[in-house]
Amino acid sequence: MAYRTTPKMVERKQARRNALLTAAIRLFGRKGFHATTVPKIVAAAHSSTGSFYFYFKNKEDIFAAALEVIGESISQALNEAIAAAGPEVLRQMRTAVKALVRFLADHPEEARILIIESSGLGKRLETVRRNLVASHTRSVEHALTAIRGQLPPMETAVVASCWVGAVYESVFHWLEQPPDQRLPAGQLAQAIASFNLRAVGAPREVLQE
Amino acid sequence: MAYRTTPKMVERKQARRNALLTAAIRLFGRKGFHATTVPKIVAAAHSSTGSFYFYFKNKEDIFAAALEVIGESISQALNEAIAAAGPEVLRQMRTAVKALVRFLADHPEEARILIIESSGLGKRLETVRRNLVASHTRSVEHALTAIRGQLPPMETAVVASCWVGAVYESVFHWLEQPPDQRLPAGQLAQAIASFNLRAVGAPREVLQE
Amino acid sequence: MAYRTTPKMVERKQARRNALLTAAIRLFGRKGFHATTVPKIVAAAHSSTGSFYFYFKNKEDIFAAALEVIGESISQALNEAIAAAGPEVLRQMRTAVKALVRFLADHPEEARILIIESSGLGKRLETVRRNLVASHTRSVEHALTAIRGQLPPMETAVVASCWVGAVYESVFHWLEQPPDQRLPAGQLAQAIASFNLRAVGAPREVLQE
Amino acid sequence: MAYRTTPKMVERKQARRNALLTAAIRLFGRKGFHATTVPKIVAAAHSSTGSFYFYFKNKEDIFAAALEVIGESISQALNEAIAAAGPEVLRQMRTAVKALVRFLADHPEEARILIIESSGLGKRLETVRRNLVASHTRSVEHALTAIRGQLPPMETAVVASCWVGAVYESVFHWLEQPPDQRLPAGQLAQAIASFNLRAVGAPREVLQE
DNA sequence: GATGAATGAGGCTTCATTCAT
DNA sequence: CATGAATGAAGCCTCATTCAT
Repeated sequence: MAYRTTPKMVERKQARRNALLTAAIRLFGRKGFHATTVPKIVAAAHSSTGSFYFYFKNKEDIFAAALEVIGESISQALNEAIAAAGPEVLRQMRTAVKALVRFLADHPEEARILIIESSGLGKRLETVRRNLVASHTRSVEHALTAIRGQLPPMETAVVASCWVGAVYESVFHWLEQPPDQRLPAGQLAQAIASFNLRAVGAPREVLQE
Repeated sequence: MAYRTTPKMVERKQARRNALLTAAIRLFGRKGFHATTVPKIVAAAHSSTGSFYFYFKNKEDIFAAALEVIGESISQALNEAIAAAGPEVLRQMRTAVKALVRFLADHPEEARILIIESSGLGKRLETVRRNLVASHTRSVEHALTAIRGQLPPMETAVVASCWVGAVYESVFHWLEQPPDQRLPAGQLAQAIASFNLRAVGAPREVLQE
Repeated sequence: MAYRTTPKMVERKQARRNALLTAAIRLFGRKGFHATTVPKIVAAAHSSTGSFYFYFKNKEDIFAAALEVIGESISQALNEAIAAAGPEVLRQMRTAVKALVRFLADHPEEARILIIESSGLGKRLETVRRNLVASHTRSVEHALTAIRGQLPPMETAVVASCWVGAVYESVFHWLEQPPDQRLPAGQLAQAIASFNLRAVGAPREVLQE
Repeated sequence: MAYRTTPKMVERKQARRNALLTAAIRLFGRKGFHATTVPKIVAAAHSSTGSFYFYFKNKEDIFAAALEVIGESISQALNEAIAAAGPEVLRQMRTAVKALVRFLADHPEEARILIIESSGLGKRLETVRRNLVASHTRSVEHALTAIRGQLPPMETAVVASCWVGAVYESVFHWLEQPPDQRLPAGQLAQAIASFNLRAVGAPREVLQE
């Protein structure tokens, strides 16, 4: 009757929530939102329907949570990469693209959720996904604005969209191919980065790795 | 054995089928595949469940038909544009991009179906959609290969994906914005075309309209 | 404007009706009543839905017509056999059983309709089928009554049912087996006839063929 | 992790399942497989569609379950009867027939399901039903083989089918008659048993009860 | 008479969500 | 907090039947 929530309980709580979330990410990534049913998630997580609705408001909610987790993972990966890239903006951008491609290539389920499976899911989720993508787009836009002087004039908002679209679509296409016919991830990343950098008129030196 | 199929009957048949297909495209474009139900389609087309299944095998089937119609419309638009662009490949490519952007901007429902709503829908539809997008990608790839000598070396397959992705994502982003805040379609098209052409290393002259 | 119905027309009419009926019998016999759809019947008969409903009131109607055709074929086969069997009643009965078994074995589709597929089909058809079977049962009952003196006392109505049931069930069972594992039809007929004759207490001499 | 399945829950589960199954048996027996719809079953059982599909895979499944329940009831009735009949095989057979007839006469819905309504329902159900009937047939066959020496030579497999068919058809016929015109069940059973025993050439003594 | 397009009632089934234990 | 049985709305689809040509 003493403590309502001991530390151990909190831990367990998180553990169960995570188990559900992890299972959900795997299933969403493999089968998509609609083909993934709540019963399947709870089965995969060795949990129960009741628990599911204790931790998540509904199916949309866990999908949104999944998107957020993915978004955070990506942010982290990008930030680390950028931090390691030194102060030069174009170099940071190149590094960021490559980090993003690598992340998506290494986490195909997350990639599918982000790029493919979260389309056409109703306003709420579309918004969550949009924000995620938009945060990338905005980063690109910021960067471009910061070095505006070094580059030819351009419609930065549109260019930022193109930049992100180029990454997503080509990774998507790459993921759709049978693994044994894929270009090595490194080359894919390099090719995309070059495409984008050239597209914004980066000087020749930064195009090579 | 008397009356076979009179021309008038054939006409009506086509009309009915088209009514269903048109209604379906509108709904798919607005609400997506899953939120569009067969009852809603038949209601919008002033038809009946029975007729629906007389003309289409099932819901997937009409979606595939919709994608095909869209694909054909786009092909036609692109071919016309390219034909009018003269013999120079890079100029053709620029024209094609702009024609595509214009088409998508003018047909937002079709655009949504193509870009967003047809992802993550199961193998059959994914294939149809893939073929459609792939046909664009391949066209780009062909063009790039044809003028390989004039351009810096590149991973053409990846570049083609980037090219298409840049178009789709930026148009999508544009469509998501409230109409009164949108860049004029012409400028959008111009910006995307420039992005892509610069990305493949086109000489400065072709970058301007 | 002269004759409303020429003989040739009557002929054609019959021909089309027969085509439908024949196709229906084949399909009913193979797939059963419910799995046989009107579209399938008209397709198999190279006819049309409209014609179907011109010649038959509805699906039940054509099934009833099929049962009648089958009943008539069987009656004819039995009458011929009995006529050829001479005046002795028990010999007639034995002949009749064997003729029935042969007919069913030779016409498996008709047999399936009569024995299997027409069960559980609603009052109307059950009645038609029942009358058919009942007419056999009654024949048996008549015969038994006619020679009451030569046989041990028995509940003739029940015995007649048993007699018919023995035939149907064993033919049914026989039909269900793969053709290459079946007893030859002649032996089957013989075995059933013996069973029934012995069951009514027929003297030893008539048990053999 | 606290409360697992309490005994009370298991009890309720069984109760709910049984309610559905019982309602289904009644409806199947009265209206047949096709005329019995899932909504009707759940209404009769005061349950819900969801529960139905929680306990049974589909409509076929509950029909199969019904057949199994019926089969078990019959087996039990027969085994009890046989056990009480002493060691003599022919006497056991006579007892078994009478027990079966009594069971069917006492359970007309179950009888209809077994004899009539389960024919022509597709492979799966046909198999279940076949196995049920076949188990009777085989019992008869075993018995006949066991006492082969005391009986005239015969095609035991065919004879077993005849035996079962005689029972089913005559009970069916009996059930079809209005209750007030029916022979008392005891006499029916006696008549059928005599028919079958005489048919296999049983000596006169066992023919009487 | 013949044709086949059109209709719509109604069946089966799934699954997100709730709630008693 | 955990469990899983229960619910029922709603979707997809089939098919017997009608009717305009």
